[in-house]
Amino acid sequence: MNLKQLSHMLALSQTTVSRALNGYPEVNEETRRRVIDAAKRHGYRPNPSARRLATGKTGMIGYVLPTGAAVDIDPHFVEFLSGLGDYARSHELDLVLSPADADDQETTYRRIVANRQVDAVYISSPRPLDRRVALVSTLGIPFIVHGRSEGLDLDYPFTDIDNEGAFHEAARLLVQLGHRRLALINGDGRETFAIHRERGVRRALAASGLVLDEGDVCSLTMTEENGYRAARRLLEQSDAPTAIACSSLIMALGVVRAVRDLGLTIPGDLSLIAHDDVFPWLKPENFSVPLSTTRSSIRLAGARVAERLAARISGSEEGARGEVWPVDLVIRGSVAGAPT
Amino acid sequence: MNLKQLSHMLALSQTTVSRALNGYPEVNEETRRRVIDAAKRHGYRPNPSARRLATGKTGMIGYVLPTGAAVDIDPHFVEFLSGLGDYARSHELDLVLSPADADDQETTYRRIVANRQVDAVYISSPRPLDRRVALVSTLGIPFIVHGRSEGLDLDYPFTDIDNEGAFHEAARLLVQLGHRRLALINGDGRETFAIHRERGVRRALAASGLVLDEGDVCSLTMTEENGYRAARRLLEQSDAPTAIACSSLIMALGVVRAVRDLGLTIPGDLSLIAHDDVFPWLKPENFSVPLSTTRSSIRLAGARVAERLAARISGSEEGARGEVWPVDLVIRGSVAGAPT
DNA sequence: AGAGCCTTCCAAAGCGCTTTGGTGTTTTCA
DNA sequence: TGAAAACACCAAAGCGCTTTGGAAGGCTCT
Repeated sequence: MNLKQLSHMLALSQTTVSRALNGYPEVNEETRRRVIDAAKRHGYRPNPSARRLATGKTGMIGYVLPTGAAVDIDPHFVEFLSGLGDYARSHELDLVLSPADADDQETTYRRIVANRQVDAVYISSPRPLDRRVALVSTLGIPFIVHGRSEGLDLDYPFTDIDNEGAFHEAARLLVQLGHRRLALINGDGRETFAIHRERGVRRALAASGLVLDEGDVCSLTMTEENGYRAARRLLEQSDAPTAIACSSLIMALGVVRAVRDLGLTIPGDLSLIAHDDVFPWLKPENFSVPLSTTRSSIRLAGARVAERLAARISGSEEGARGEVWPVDLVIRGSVAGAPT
Repeated sequence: MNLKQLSHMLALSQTTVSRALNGYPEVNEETRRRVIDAAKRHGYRPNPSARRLATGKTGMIGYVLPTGAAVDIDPHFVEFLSGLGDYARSHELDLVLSPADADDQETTYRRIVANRQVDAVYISSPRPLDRRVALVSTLGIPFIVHGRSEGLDLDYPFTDIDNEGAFHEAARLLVQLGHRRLALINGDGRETFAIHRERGVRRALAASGLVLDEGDVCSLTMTEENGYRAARRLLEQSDAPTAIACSSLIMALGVVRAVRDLGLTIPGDLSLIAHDDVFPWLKPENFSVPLSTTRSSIRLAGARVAERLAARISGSEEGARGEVWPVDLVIRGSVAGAPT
């Protein structure tokens, strides 16, 4: 059932039917009702390929997915996706993932906008001076950055959490508890979120005249194994840190294992706070010693990003407004006063 | 730069240019070269929207993503996606995720095929008598099932691993080691993979005249917490099982925690084997007691599914061939003879 | 009553590609 | 040497929608 058939059936022109369906004003309300009714009865759905050829609108949002044998998509993505999908569903949007060589995403971005494959894109895991942000910005497609870049001389719309604030709070708490030597087990140091977290810790220490030793910050991809290795290295020092801030629950698993392997205890020998993106399958309160966390649902962020993308597509949002969400500090059993 | 301009520039008809570019035979090789060369020089890329309106081909593969506030996309998905994306990238395919109400995926399937939004789809986490398989089959779009359904009276193409064989082997080993009472901490019991695994365990036990007690199999979504709860329930019995087969590493984390909480040890009091889908961020050899596993890379499965989808789109594969991959049993420290 | 203005509809021209159904020229082969 | 076959190309018709540029009819207003 296409427009031609439907309009013939109604003894109306395609123009009128199209307009009636798309809510244009120049059509009698009575007629519109007839049309809408008939469309529904016959299950008419405009062919998206045709519509998109005519309008350029696709009803899809895009994401360039870095791939490669050596590239691991991290599990956060799936939670983000849950939120995004949730919103997208209720607004009839689809999401297209365009796999790209991790080292050459630019080609793919150019392709998807040149080809008008999507109405908007989002960018995740941004880094300082991220070229994707500048690129997408000049390409002129609506976009939202999940996270923030830095050092760019253009404004852009983003949704981020207050990573610096979160880790500042966490570190400040640890300092208040008497810890003098902290360590940070961070995510990939090239990404902005990691930089912000480190900055937060440093600022909190500085406020008490302390510093974060260069050797006490580890920037690694977030795997259990990396958490373990980092923690072992830190804790085997003669003058080991008494508290660790950790960028993910997965790494925290490794930290806990290292602590145990070394015959130490949490929080007796080590206080631990980790960032929790809120996974349904791994919860901080279920660690053998319940884990204190800085918590922010990455799923909600996904939904928010979708919402903003939809708004930008429809034109109801524009400009470069960035939003920064506060992060909750949740205290559980894994922190205590510094050992004496 | 569109076809019209390009052909005008070359003083050829659109027909000829289009054919030259698409490799049709009825064009002089000399001319073809000229055309291809000019196209490259001017960066001509056929507009996909137009092409797809004309041909119906989209260059995209589809996946209906179940969503909803109560629905968690599981982390396996992201690994599968890595493999799929990897293959898709090298073949210029994009992936479109169509979010759907988890309880009504049918509407979405119908939509994406009626709208010709994708050239093929894949189905994951199938259940016995899975309606999606029958639906997609009658809708007549190329598809591959990742996993298997059961009880359907139609044949369909799938790629699955030998879940039954894997758990049969695992259980057989445990029995050989003298364990008489096994338990199974399984995934969602409505999914075929879980059924197959249970079947594998039962078969191994039966071979030695043993049975898997109804109370000793837990079918739950794969979270750390569920692993913990199940293990506690099992191990707190007076006549507790001495070995557990577990459907995922994530659940195994919970099992290990429960064992520790109860003051037991692995493998002294309990032997444990889990299934490992091969996550980069959580490895069985890094468990405090290295975990024996049945191993099969879900990432490779993703690549394989993409490959088969591409083959079906191009017509080089047809029919209902199902393939079942063998699973490796990897022995590590978490198994030992039954306690006496 | 006639000019002017809404209201409501339509025919036709795109959007940019593929494909059908040719045509004119050249080659092949009895 | 003439007919058939092969070659190389083209004009135009879709694909199914949106949108432009009217046009017919009914109203208002002087």
